[in-house]
Amino acid sequence: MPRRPLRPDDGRLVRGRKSRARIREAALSLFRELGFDHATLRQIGARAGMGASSIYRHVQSKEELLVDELADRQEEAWTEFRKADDRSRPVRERVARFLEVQHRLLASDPDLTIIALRATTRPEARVARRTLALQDRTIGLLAEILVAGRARGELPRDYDVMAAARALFHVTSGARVPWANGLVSADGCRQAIASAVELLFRGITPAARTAPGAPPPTER
Amino acid sequence: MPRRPLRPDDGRLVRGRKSRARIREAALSLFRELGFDHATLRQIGARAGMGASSIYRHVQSKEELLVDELADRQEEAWTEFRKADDRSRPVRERVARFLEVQHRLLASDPDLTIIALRATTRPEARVARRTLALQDRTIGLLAEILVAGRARGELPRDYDVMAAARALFHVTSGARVPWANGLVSADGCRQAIASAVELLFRGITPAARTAPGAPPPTER
DNA sequence: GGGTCCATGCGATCTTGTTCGCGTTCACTT
DNA sequence: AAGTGAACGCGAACAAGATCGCATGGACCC
Repeated sequence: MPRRPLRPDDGRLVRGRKSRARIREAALSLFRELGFDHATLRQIGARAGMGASSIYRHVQSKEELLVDELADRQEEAWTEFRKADDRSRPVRERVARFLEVQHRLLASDPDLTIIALRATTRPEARVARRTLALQDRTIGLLAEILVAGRARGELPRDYDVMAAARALFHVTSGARVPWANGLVSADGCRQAIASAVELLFRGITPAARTAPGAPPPTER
Repeated sequence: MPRRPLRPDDGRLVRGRKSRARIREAALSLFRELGFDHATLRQIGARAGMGASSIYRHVQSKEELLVDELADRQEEAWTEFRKADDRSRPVRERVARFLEVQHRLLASDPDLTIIALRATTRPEARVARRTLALQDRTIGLLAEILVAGRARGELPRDYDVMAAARALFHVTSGARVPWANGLVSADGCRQAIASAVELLFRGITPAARTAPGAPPPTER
């Protein structure tokens, strides 16, 4: 496992780094070819030129192989977002772009959604905390965007920004689950996300309202 | 596996039903004592008075044991809700009560949240579809409540009720995950749910608005 | 009463993620 | 040059969920 090195990084660690790279390459290619669940550690080990058990010198579990990759791709996606982000645009637009980037990333492979979800299902494993931290990070970025909007008065002063960010996150990832299970098309998934965000923003952006003036509550 | 019986239910099936009951009892007690992941099928089999492999005559996977239980308890919870439900009350109140019942059910055991989540992580297994169907059912009930409110004008005519129901569902279950992982207290979880619903309703109920009049967008 | 069918149960076995103990390598120390 | 110790790799072994082929028994049919 990649624990903090006990000694400074002298030349002895380069071998390990190369192995890690090979393992990762092997794992990702096999995941792509067979899917996460059908790729076995013995196959990965073989392709990486080592035994299956040796993989555990570098990784704590099979799931971590994919979660590590996800974390990296998240980072890339975020810098991609930041590069094209214009902080002077309205919140709604910025959030939409953020979620777009996020969705492109996750839509590239159902296994990413599946395994990220499954990882949060192992309370005793490190990978669960890692994955939840990753989610928190995403939520944090969303909250940042919302805070900027609130500062400019696009959102009410008393808005619970964290709750809103969490809602955006959970609603969008929730919509991806049926897709990852092959129950709805990629397009259906996209639409579900869009209408969910639209709905959330009706609450988040007060201006967009068309209040019907609350007619009398006549039952039936 | 409990597939549709090929022949009418004559006396030959009684034995099987009793076994199923014993298995279930054994499984649930062991889950409670050791937690889902630490209870082994061999233990369950032993307590139910049979070998581990025989369990598979009645159930398709270990996870299904708990998901079956969850489905049943859902049913109970819903009838409990309906009993005390007053359809003339405002949407918000009804939804709050529904979610309260739902939360009481799931808060009784972290494993319910954990396994329900994990089950949606096996696209090829029946248990995934079962669990997603269960979620859809929950969402459907929420939508029903919202539709009633919309009919009375509490919600805008053009509201996407399904999106709102989905949002409520995902936001509340999403909030339970960190709790099930032991990262936040039961109270923290409850609060997160409360503020998420509050936030959603700010969008769902137009009346509750306090529009700040959109000041000019001055950057920085 | 013999024959048939099928749900049930069993034990062996498989699969696969993971653990364990041992041996090797190699930069560093003295 | 000898010694040290952490990182690395290996093959055997383990754990536990799941599969398989075979046996049984009892309800039904003739």
